[in-house]
Amino acid sequence: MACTNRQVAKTLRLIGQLHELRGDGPFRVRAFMAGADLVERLERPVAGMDEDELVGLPGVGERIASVVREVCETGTSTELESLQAELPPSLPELLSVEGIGPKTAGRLWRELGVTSVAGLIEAAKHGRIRRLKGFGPKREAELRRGAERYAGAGHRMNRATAGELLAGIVAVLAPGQWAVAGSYRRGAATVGDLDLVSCQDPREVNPRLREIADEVIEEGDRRTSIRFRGERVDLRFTTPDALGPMLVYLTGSKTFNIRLRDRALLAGLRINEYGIADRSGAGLATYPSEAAMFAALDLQYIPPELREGSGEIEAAERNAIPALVAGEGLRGDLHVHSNWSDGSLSLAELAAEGERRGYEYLAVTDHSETLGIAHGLSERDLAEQRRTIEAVNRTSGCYLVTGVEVDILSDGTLGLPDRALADLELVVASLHSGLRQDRDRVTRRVVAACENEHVDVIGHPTGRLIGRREPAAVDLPRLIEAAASTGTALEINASPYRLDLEDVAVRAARDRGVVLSIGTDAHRPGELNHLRHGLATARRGWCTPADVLNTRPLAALLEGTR
DNA sequence: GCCGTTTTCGGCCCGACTGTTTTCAGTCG
Repeated sequence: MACTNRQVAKTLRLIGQLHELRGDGPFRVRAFMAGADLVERLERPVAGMDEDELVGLPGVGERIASVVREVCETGTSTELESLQAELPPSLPELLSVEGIGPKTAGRLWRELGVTSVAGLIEAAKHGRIRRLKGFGPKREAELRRGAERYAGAGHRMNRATAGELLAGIVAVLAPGQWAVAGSYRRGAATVGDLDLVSCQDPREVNPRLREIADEVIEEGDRRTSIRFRGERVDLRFTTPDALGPMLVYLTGSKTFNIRLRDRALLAGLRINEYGIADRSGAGLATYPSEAAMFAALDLQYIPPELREGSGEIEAAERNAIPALVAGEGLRGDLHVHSNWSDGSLSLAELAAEGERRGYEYLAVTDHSETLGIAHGLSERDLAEQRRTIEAVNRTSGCYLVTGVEVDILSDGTLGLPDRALADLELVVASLHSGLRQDRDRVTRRVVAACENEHVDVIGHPTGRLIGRREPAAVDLPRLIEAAASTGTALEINASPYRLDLEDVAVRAARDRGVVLSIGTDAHRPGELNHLRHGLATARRGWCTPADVLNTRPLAALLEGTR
């Protein structure tokens, strides 16, 4: 049966949680959790890997490999089933409540019969929790708050929301004395909480945070956590001379930190967020910058976007971290809408925006007429738009590339005839309908689009909307093969609501020699700023300038897309 | 459960904060 890495990861995680609840050794639990993380971030589908290949993965041994094989073949695992027979099936959800770990969940179940979040709220209401030994009214209230929040939680912020949150926090911090870290700094598509490092005196900062917080979760002179506009914000305090290790630590990821510290141990060193010491913890050396810290570890600098524990440390040891594509290398935006379809800016205004941003070019890719709700353009409209663009280009410092975002219809044909596409400089083809079709059908559509000689880019290839719509079931390895063999670029849609392709797929595409095209899909001028999110995703996919279409000078771009 | 230029056994990243405690377990990042 076809089974995705995500499904396998979910099963591994569940097995890990059940072992945790059962009180099995923490290292066994960690092995399953690490296995889940690994599988989730793996470029290749585990369904296509045999036992030997699986065991070759770092952190996967015979036991986990056999569970993976079993899940791929049968959809479930005997280990999972026997654990589920032993423990209430709803018990793992308790672990998602903030403040509940395996010990607490186990006691709530055994001593109070609580097996679900709803049951927890009920028990707290009746004051039954505070009667447990070692629990008091405060703890009971904390658990109840956590449980009540759980109902509306489970979400992660998109980058736009996280950015607004960040602006709200740093408004009360001294300029130049803070830095953002965590998954936001790593450029992740979604962010669970916001992590910040501050070099300011906590005695100054804490009262200000207290003022703006919905709730102070904990407060100290090394670490403070608050809830702000419903989201968790963590701050760590340090000093400029020791900023490096704190930034490395708080930027993470967790897996990266474990791998980095593990590696240091082999060299007889111990790393923490304050610096590097010897194995006994003596002789702590501090570093003002991350670069100095990596140098001290005899590692090439690893950009934040790569710190996911997926081979970057090994690459840094070999000095094999590539020079990633950077903001200044991008010459323009390759997916923008004008007021000819559903955008807000005129062509002249778009050119002016591009010029203001120092872009060499900007691709006008309005919808095709099949997308009725977006006032899509007909063949005749496009011809007329082309003449207007040519007029604008005579005076503009930013070249408007004539283009279209043509629909890939549900039968796999395109929303405009070939002769209309042939006249345009850049054709983006995108799915907008039939996103729930089965894997084979929807994949054949995007593959057919790649095979059309006029199509240059597949736009937002999976159609996901973060937190709102699941990706279409597109078989990405097949799409990547088709893109590679036809020379079609795949888009990194830079909208923080999409970020599609996602990082892992970008890396797989790049490894196969597929070129990526970054486009904001902007409908309003402010959305042109989203290019940086697409850039971060490209960097997370290990892209160098050569892997990204937007780095090409205009002439090369037009040459390559004709 | 995984792993090995100390090891096939005996380790496994490291530290902050809270509540309910008189010294720490539990949770979290």
